[in-house]
Amino acid sequence: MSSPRRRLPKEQRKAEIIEAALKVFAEKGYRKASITDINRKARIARGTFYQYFESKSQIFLELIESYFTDYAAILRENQKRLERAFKDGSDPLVAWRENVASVFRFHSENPLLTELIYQQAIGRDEDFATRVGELSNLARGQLVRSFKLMEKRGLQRPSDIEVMTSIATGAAMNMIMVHILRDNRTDFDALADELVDNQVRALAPPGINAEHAIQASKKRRDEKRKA
Amino acid sequence: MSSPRRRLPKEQRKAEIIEAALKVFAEKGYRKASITDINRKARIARGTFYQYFESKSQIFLELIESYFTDYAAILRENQKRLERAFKDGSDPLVAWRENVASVFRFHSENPLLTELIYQQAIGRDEDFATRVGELSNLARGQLVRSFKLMEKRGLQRPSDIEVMTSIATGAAMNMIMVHILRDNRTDFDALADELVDNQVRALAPPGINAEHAIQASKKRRDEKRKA
Amino acid sequence: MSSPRRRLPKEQRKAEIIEAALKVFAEKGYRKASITDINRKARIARGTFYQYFESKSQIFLELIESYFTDYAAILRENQKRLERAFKDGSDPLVAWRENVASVFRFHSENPLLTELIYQQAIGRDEDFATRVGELSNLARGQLVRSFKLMEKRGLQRPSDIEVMTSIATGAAMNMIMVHILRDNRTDFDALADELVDNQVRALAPPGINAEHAIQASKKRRDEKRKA
Amino acid sequence: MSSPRRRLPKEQRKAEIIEAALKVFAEKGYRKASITDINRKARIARGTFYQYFESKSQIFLELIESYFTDYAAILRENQKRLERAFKDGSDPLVAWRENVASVFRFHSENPLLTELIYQQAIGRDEDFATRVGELSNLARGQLVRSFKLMEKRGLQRPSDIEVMTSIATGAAMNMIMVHILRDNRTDFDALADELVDNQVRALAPPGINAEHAIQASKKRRDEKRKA
DNA sequence: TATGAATGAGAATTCATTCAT
DNA sequence: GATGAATGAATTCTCATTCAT
Repeated sequence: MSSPRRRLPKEQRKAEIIEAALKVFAEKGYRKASITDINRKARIARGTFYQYFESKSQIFLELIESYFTDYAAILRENQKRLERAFKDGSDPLVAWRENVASVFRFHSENPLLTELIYQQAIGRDEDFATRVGELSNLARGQLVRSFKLMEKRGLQRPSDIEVMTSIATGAAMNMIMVHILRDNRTDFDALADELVDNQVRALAPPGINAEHAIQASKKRRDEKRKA
Repeated sequence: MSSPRRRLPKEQRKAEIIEAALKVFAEKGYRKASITDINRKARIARGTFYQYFESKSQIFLELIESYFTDYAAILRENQKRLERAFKDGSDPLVAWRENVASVFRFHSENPLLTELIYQQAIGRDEDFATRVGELSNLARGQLVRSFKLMEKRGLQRPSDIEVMTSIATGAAMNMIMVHILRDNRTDFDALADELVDNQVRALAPPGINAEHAIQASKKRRDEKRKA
Repeated sequence: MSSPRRRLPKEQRKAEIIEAALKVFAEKGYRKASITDINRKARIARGTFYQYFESKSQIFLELIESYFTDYAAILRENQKRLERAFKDGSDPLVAWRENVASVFRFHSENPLLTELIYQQAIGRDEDFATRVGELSNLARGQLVRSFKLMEKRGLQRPSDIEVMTSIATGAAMNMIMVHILRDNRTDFDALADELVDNQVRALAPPGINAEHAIQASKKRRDEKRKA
Repeated sequence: MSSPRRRLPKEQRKAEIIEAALKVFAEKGYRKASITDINRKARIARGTFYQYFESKSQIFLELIESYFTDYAAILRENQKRLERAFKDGSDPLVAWRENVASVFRFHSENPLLTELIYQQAIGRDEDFATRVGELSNLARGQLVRSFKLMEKRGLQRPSDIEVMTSIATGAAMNMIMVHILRDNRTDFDALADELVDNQVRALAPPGINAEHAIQASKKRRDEKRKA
C-alpha cells in the first residue's frame, strides 16, 4: 500500500526489534507494553514486527529464554571454577568470590533483561510463570549444589540447605535490584565481598576462624588478580 | 432495568468487593484481571463497582496502601519491642527473633496481599511504581534504623548498613516467597531462627561469642514464651 | 468512556443486530462483511455486538441454523401433507403442488437468508461447509424419501432416485434464485405448476396419462383452494 | 537481496502462477486465499506475483474469464451441432445428448475451475458479481436459443422458455456439482441420458411418443459412436 | 526478472467506564 | 443503592501491495 523505508539485513532488523522490545517491556511491563510501543521504538511499521516474531508473547518468551541461557552459562562456569579450586587445592573462597562477582557483573551488563526478569516475569503473569519457574529452579539448583559441595568439604557448617539457599538467593537478588540496578554500582568485587564475608561468617564451621579465612582469601584474590 | 439483588450496608458491600478484588488480582495480576472478574467474584453488577471505587487503579492502590499500613504497624511495634528490650535490659536478640517471626506471621496471614505486592506491584507498572517505591522505602527505613540501633549498642559489627539491609531484606523476602507462600510453612519461630542465627553469626562484633548469644537468646525466648 | 445511546430490551436489540447482519452478509458475503458494517447498519457501537454474539462466525452460523430449522419445519409439514394424501385417498399431486409452492413461498419470504445460504454458505468457506453440508443433506434426504414414496405407490416410474433428486433439487434451487430472488415473482402456484408439470410428465409411469393427471390435479387444487 | 531461483519463460511462469492460484482459490475461496498461499504453491517470491498480475482480483477475474471463454466455446460448438443436425436431417436428439455430455465432460475436465465458479464466484462478492452475471447470462442465452430452436422445429411443446431454461440449467448445474464434482462420476453419456430422457418426456409435444424418440435416439447415438 | 523486507490500512475483539432505569 | 446495556478507545494481528536491491 505504501512504500518501504529502511531496508536492513534480517538479523540486524531482528536485533533492533529485540532491543526495542526489551526497553519497552522493561519500562512499561509486559501487559502494559503494546506492540505499537515496540514498533515506535524500533521505528518500524505495524506489520514489520510480525515478520520477525509471531506474537507479543513469543518475543517476550524469547527474551526470557535468552536471559536464562546466558545466566545458565555463567552459572555453569561458576560451578566449574569452584570444582577446579577443589581439584587444584587452591582456595575455594577465592573462586566463590569470583563467582558472586560474576553474577553481579552479568546482571550489571544486562540491566534491562534483569529488570524484565525480576520485575515482570516473576509476576504470576500469563503463561510465563511456568517457564520462568522451571528456569529459576535451574538457577536455584546450581546454588544448592554448590552449597552441598562446600558443606561436604567441611567448609560450611551443616545447615538446612533449602533455607540457606533462599537466604543467599534473596540476598543476592536484592543486592542486584538495589545496588546494581537502582544505584548503578559497578564495584562488583566490593559488593561480592560484602555478601561473601557475610556468608562465610554465618556459615563457617565451628573449628574454622572465619575472619582469618576472609582475610586470606581476599589477599589471594588480589594477588591472583594482579597476575 | 432488573431488580437489585442484595441490599447491603455500604461498608460491608465495600469489604466484599475488596476481598474479591484481592483474590482476582492475586490470581491474575493487575493488568490481566478485569473489573468483570471482580464483579463476578463479588456477585455484583457491572455498575455497582463504581459506586464504591473510582476506577480499577484506585482499588488496586487502596489494596497496596492497606498492605503497607498494616505492615507499617507491625514494623512500628517491632521497633518498639526492640527499644523496650534495650530499656528493660532484656535480651535484644529475643526481641529481634520475635520481630522476624512477626513479619513472617504477618505475611502468612495475608498471603494474597503478599502475593499482590511481591509479584505484581513490584513490577514497574508505572501507575504504581512511585507509590510502591515510597512505601517500601518506609519499610526499608525501619530496618535501617534497627540495624543502626544494634550497631550503636555494640551488638553488631560496624558495616555498610545499606548493603546489610539489602541482604537482610532480600533474604527475608525470599524466605517469605519460598517457604511461606509456596511451601505454606507456619513454623515462624523456626524460620525466624534460621534467619536470625545467620545474621547473628554474620554480624556479631569481634569480642562476642555468636554461638553463645544464639543459644542464650533461644533459651530466653522459650522461657518467656511459656509464661 | 462515552455515554450509551439507545437502550433497548435485550431481545429486541438482538433481533435488530440479526437483521442487520443478515442484510450485510447477503449484500457483501461473509468474508467481505465486517463487524463494523453490521454495527453501522444496526446503529450500535463496536462493542455492543459482542454483548450479543461471541464472534462473526457465531452469528453467521446462527443465521444458517435458523434457515435450516425453519426450512426443515416446512419440509416436515410437506412430508406429512403427502402422507396424509395417501392415507386420505386424496390426490397426492395436489399435495405435491402445495409442497413445491410452499418451498417457493418460504424462500420468497426469506430472501436475504436464501441469498445467504445459496450464495455464501454453499461456498467452501470456512468451517461452515461441514455444517451446511449436514443440513442440506437433511433437506435432500427429505426429497429422496418423498420420491421413494411416490415410486412405491406407483405414481412414479422406477428411476435412479439420486439423480432424480439432483435434477429436482437443482431445478427448484435455480427457479428460486432466478425467478423468486432475481425477478421477485410471487405467483408461487404458477411457478410450482411449471416444475411439477415438468416432473409429472418426466416421471409418469408407463400406464398413466400424465396430461390427464396434471389437469385433474390442478382442478382439484383450485377447488380445494376455494374452500 | 537474494538470488533469483528459477528463471522461466514469461508465459510458462505465468501459467504456473495461474495453476497455483486456481488450486488455492478452489480450496480456500477467494477471500480466504492469500497471495502468499498462491506464491507458496507457485514457489515464487512475494513480489514476483505482481510482475504477472496487477492484483489479487485481477487474477481471479482472469480465471473466471478463462472458464467462460472455454465454456462459451463448448456451447458454440453445441449450438452448431444442433443446427447441423437440423440441416442434415439427422436426429437432433442425438446432438442434444452429445451436447449435454460435452458439458458434463468439460466440467469434469476442469474440476477446480468449476468449483471456483459454482462455489466462489456465484457468491455475491460484489467485485465479481457483475462480470459473473454477464457471463452466465451468455451461457443461459445459448440454452434459451437452443430451446427456442427445438420448439420452433416442433420438437418441444410450447412452454415458458425462461422457466424451462432455469429448470434445465439448475438440473444440469446440480448434477455437475453432485455427481461430477462430488462423486467423480465419468460416465458422461449415462448422466446425460438421465437428464435428456427427463427433458424429452417433460417437453415432448402432444403428438410425439417420447419413449420411442428416446430409444431411437439412444440407438442412433450408439451406432454413430461405433463409427 | 526475481526477490523479500517493509508498509499500513483494516479486521476482530476486549474492557474500563457511563448512565438511564 | 443496584443494575446491566451501551459505548468506543485501544489492542493484537493479517495481508495486499510496493520497491530497493
